[in-house]
Amino acid sequence: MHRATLEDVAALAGVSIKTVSRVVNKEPNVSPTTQEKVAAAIEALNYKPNLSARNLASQRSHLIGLVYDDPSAYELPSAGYIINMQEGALKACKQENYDLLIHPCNPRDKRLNKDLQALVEQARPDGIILAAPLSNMPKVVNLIEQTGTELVRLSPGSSNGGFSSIATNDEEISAEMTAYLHFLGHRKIGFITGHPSHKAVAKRFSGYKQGLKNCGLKFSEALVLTGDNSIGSGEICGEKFLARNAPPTAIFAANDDMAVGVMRSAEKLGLKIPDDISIAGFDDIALARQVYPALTTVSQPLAKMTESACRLLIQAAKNADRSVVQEVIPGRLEIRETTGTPRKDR
Amino acid sequence: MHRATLEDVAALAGVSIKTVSRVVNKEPNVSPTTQEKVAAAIEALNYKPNLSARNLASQRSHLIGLVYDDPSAYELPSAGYIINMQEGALKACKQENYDLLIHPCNPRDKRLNKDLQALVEQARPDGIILAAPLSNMPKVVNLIEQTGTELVRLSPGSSNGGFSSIATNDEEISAEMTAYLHFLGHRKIGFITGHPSHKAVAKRFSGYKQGLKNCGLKFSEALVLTGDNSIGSGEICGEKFLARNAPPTAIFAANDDMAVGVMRSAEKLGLKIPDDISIAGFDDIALARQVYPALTTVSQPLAKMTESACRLLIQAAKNADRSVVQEVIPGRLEIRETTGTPRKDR
DNA sequence: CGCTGTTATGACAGCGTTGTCAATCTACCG
DNA sequence: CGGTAGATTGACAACGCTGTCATAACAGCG
Repeated sequence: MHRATLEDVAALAGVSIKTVSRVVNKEPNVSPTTQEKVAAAIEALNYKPNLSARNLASQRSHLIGLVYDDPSAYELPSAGYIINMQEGALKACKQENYDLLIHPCNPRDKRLNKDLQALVEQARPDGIILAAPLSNMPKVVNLIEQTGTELVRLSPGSSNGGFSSIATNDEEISAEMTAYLHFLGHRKIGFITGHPSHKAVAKRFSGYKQGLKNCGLKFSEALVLTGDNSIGSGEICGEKFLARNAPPTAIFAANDDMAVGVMRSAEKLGLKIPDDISIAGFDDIALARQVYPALTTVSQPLAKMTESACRLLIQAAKNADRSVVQEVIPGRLEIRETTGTPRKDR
Repeated sequence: MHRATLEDVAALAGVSIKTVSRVVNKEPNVSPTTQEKVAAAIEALNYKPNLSARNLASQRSHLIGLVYDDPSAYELPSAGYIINMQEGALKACKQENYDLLIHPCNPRDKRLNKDLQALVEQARPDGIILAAPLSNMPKVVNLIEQTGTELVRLSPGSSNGGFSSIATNDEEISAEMTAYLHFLGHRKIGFITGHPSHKAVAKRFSGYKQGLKNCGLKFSEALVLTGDNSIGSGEICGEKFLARNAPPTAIFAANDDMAVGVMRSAEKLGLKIPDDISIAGFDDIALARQVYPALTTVSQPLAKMTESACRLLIQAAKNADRSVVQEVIPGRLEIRETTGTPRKDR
């Protein structure tokens, strides 16, 4: 099955291949008459440009690399995260006629360098989206920087000057969640912070403190426990909180997994959620909707973030403009069933 | 930053570009001496072949398309599924120096045709892996067939002659799960079958029946309920089963979501799992490990399946041999915490 | 030593685009 | 009406690789 080429189209339309190329690429300075002729020929032959040829000639790959922490290297991947990121990137790519290369990688593996180099030097994407927590690892960022590949970091903990980045308002939205719990009537709101390597967690913690302040509640170390982002650690912290004489009436965990852990500890103790204890998480992973009752949480606009990142990279590739952009896309409170008014008697 | 080309390497090694090309592609008939010289030059210049050029010249794209049902189009995506499939495909691609194009698509969308055509005609992957349930939709299969693109179907319900396919032994393994429940002491084993469009579900059901037979138990319609693959439907079926005077002591659901639904219904009734009721699922989605207690289920070797599919396609692209292969990769029983010996008094 | 068959190497023409630059055409100005 | 800027078009050389075919080198054999 022969595929039409520029030449075929040109012959049919009675113009040169360059003119067809102009029409295909929407370049200016083609007379309307010619445009129509060419468009008709393209339609008639069902012409589709050959990407390899285009890439070769234009010195661009029309590829965007999405690099993230390899879920299979972990015990319990947050697959939903990745799917969301892919979704946004795919959307942008599709619109811009780019293709997406997904590249899970394991930062704990010694071959990380080789692995990333293979991506950059073999596939040669026009740009790379680096997801957290990789986006906060200098060795990874530097590696890519050295290759000269365009880069956008996703939710970086610190805004390293040199690169564009897209982040969520972890801090503000955490303050909002805290305020919401206060609004429901809670006055004793516990917080479970997470693994220190996860920069976003620190922001959420500080948002919690800010939120307390805004509501006129005073912060107390006694209401803070530290987990390691896992369900198990959430369960342990939950047990500690709930075993107290006067436990908090609401617990805000820095991520959903830990919040789910708290739910388990509450279930074990026979407590009713949200009547006996309100629980909130952060991330809105798929599990948050799957547990019963459904978890109140903060949804990160991951898809929008990657979509935006993708567009940035594609624009940069097109215009060769290397402007650095810092974008913040706000999260949203997902009020579900694990939060409610506290019991009067508590 | 200039990138070394075949010409640079050839000049340094003192040979022709064709010889370098031979070394790079491991073609035969290059003297060991030359090979060494060339290898050294490649190393020295850090030469990496330009894929676009290679693809253009060789008329192959070195791309494999992984086509699956778009999770974001659903209410509740099984993200873990997709990640697993991607994992296997990526592994094979990486080894063979191919790249993977992921392509979620929505079969309920009218633009499906255009969408798939765009994939095939624009990106022109050398092969396509079609996941279930898309792999069972004639309109999708035919569409791809017409384009002449190599195709492997994943877990197809029926083995449509024309294409290679990779499947799991749904039937045998379901019989095994049934036998396991029998082995634990259960004599009254309920089954929840699912949405009829999901071909695999039918196989699991027939495996259940076969399993009963093998154990010398007789099949009874009264022990079968029909859900629609969702958690909610599992919950309803669970309630129906458990409200009976003499409920089954074990319930085997045709997928994990429904099994989780059963767990919820049991929790609502205050039943203890697995002491009061044993529950088993099928699929081993991430949720199966996240619920409490962890769900006994069947794990499908999805990653292995896509990996195998990928290799098949790449081999086909290399050798241009269009042999049709039907491969079965067995699933595995994942015995976890929701199954146990039934209470004596039941 | 000449002949043959095999192995090793290279010259060169594509592959289907894009980019550059020159050529042509058109409109409009003085 | 010549001249000029701008719009429109095309010829042609890349881009970096693979495939084909010719050629060179070399061994084995009668």
